[in-house]
Amino acid sequence: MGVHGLWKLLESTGKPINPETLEGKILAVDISIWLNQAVKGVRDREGNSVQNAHLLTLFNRLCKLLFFRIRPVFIFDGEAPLLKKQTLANRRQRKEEMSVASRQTNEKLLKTFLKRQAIRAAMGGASQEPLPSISSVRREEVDDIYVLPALEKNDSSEDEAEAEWEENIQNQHGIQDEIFQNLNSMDIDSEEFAQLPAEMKHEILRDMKEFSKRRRTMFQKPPEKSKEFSQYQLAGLLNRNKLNQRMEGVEREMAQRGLGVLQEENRGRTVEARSLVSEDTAHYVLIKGSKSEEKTSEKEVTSVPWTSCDWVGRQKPEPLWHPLSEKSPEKKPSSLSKNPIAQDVAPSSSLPPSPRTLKAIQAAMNSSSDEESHVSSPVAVRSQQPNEQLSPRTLLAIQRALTEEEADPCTPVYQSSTRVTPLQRSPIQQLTDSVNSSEREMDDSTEKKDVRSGSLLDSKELSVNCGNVAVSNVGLTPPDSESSLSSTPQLEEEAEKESKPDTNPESEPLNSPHGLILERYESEGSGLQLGPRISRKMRVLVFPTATSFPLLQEELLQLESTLQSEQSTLEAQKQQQERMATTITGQMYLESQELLRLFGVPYFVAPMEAEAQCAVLERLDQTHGTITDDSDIWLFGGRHVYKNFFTHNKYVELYQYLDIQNQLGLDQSKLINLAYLLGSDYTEGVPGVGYVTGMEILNEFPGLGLEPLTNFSKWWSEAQENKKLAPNPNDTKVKKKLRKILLPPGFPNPVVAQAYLHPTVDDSCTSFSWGQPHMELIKEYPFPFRFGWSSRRTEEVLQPVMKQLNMHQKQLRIDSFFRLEQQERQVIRSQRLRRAVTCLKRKEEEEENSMEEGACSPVKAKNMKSTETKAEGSATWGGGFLASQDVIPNFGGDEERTTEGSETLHTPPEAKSKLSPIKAGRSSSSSEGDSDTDIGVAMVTARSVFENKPRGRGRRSGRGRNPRKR
DNA sequence: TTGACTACCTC
DNA sequence: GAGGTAGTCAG
Repeated sequence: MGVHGLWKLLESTGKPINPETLEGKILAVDISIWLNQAVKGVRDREGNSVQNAHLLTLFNRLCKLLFFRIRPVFIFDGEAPLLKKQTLANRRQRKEEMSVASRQTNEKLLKTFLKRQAIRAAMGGASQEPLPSISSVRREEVDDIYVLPALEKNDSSEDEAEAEWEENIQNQHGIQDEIFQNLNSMDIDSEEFAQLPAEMKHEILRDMKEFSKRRRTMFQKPPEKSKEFSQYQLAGLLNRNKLNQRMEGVEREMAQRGLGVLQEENRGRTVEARSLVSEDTAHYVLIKGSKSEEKTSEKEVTSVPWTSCDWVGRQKPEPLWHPLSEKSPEKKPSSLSKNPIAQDVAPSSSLPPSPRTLKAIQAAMNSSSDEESHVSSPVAVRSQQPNEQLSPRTLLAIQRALTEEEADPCTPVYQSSTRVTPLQRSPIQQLTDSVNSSEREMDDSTEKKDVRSGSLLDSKELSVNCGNVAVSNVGLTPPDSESSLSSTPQLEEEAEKESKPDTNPESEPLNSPHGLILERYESEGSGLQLGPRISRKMRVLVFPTATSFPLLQEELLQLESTLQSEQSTLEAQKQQQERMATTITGQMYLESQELLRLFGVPYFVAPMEAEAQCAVLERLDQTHGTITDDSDIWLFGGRHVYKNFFTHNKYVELYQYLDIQNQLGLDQSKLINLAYLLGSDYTEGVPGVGYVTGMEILNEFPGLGLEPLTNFSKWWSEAQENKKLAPNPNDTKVKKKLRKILLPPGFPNPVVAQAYLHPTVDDSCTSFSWGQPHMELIKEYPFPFRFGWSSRRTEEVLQPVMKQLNMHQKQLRIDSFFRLEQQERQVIRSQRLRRAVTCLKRKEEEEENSMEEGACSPVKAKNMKSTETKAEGSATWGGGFLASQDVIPNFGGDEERTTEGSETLHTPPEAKSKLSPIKAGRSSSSSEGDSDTDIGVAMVTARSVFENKPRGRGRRSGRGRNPRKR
């Protein structure tokens, strides 16, 4: 993978070249890197591995190299160094960990989404808050759904408020049932109702809506027949719609008046009220007495959903749903006693708040104001004393009082709404039950059978408990709801069973004729777990029929889409795993080497890193450079690197060490230092440091070898220790920033630099020789067969190659040359980078000058001999490494002399002669002294040898900006 | 694997 | 808003 972002940093030093100018050059080719790519990357349209992809890739690339009359030496990787193995293993592990974390987050996200969906449906339209899309719930905590927006701060004269609170709690139970009964008998079309305050009307409507939901599941057994069930659902929906419409009207009324002060007429005082938190069965509102009107009770915390009114004698509304065979049941509405401060209106229970609610209350009371909460509750009004706040003591007292009131934990708080035993049922329900049971007897519905035969929902799964009731209440359970009405002991038993580790294989979303089971999950610590001691799993069965759940359909689609994308992800993952499982086997190596022999091309198996071997071959004058895209080559001491040679749609680029040094002020030691900072195969890098910051660090901490990093590390450690103290005013901007990053322990590990400076390589001088490709062998056996090509096709591909090879001298076409503006040196676009580079170079020059003043520059002396052995390199490492042989500013001639002086490495003279017209036109400011380099400025419309189509536009020419332009 | 794109962070 | 880093995604 090379050094992260290093190519980006070196970008400005690269020069596009005409590959024709590489004729005759001996170039090392790191085969391993793209052999791996061939195996892991080459896929057919279905994404499957292409057989013998490595040979096909090698064949094509060999032909390209030979077409340009390059003399390649293929270098194979040997064993990976331990350091590399460790680093890659660490990186892989981290990636896997992140992947696991990501999956868990996704899972959680989906669960949260489903829970919210269920809860919203359970509340009917009562919840005005729109359900967020599944993508938008990403960062929301599950618990958030129970916490209303924060309130303005409130203070309290605790005692009175607490006393009243306790009183209210005590009253709660007694009034509960009456409210419960009377909600159903409210006539919202009556004159009396219309005369109620808007806030009250709103609250009543909201509770009616919720109650209508509850009642349906509590007291009305849903019909067995699918047709009736649809009607049942539809009736509920229509009723909710009606209530919604009325609520909207009331909301408009409230909005017009502006939410001011809630008049509690029955007590004749003005209070300020604010919604705190809502549960399924309770809404908590903070009521504050007005100072002006009631001095003795300035603040009260109480539960006031609405103020009672006289409903006696109201015309009984129509039931929400009539089974086809049922007439409206008669039921006498009981009177509702007036209650000064109305109790929690939870229609189904006299519920003390759950710990979660208490927490929410506390959080709301402690937190700062939030305007949204004022809008959402009909009794919420703007606080006139925003800085007041309930003391923790008060809250504790409230909590204590509520806890004492709490029911037997074995009797879950939602019992009355979820598991009503026949004896507990209302007359209405017992009528309904008989009807439904008779229907069950008559009509053993096929739908019911389907559900059961599909094993989608058994009674256990349907026995939703406590918090899970929200799901069953919204009608997500199938018509068979008998099991959901099972008795408490049974449920306790089931709770025990279900708390055991899940071995049920039916965890995946399943389709059923009735609907879709979307997810099963445990409610442990989740939003649905409202009551204590409840840890449950559940399933959500959704009926995707338009009539039943028009509101859910869109969300279903969204979920379906989510599941689909998840499936795609899994498939991609599978393919990825397959790719990873495909390694470059020894067989592939042998086959590749066989093909190379047939082409008459030499190869070399490195003891370890191919890149290191390529670098040393060049330094031993065995090659002219290296064809590679791996930036590691620079760390090993590469000098001439040809990038993008095998990349389509890109110009081949020549990068020279001398340019990097001259233009960026980077020698090998600094490049290695950058690897420490940016991360490479041998080291993880420093998080938050990219190539720009990396250069700034090198600029900030000058020195030789590892000195910059050791100094940096030392400074950083001191800076961390003195963090508490005042920051150093002399710190540069860069240093201020660097204080905030986190250096890994033991940074910098000197082993890394050693590994780059002294890699295991074969530096024995070996001469390479090239032979003519064995055309007949290549055509006939065995490669064409393996490619699935005909021998004719092979011949077609090979023909231009052979033609080129047989030419005594390649004649470049005149139109091969055209001058591109891109050839001019690229400017460094980043201001910060420009600044860092300028300073770095200046410092280097100063350093050089000071060294020049000495008797003899050791660096220069060293550079005079460019073929020194690695032993000398190691000697330089002691107090910092000076691995560069080309450090001197006057770099122009040394390296080239060495190359030209070699008899074995012949650079065709024609290559130079062709350059002259272009070279004459070039700016003399060009620092390149390498005549071969200058050839590179000439560009051809480099056509792939083996493709008829012209090379596509380069990324530079195809975009608006042209980085090659000055 | 790479590069384009983008989100997020800092200044 | 610019610039930088890091993550994602498609070719």
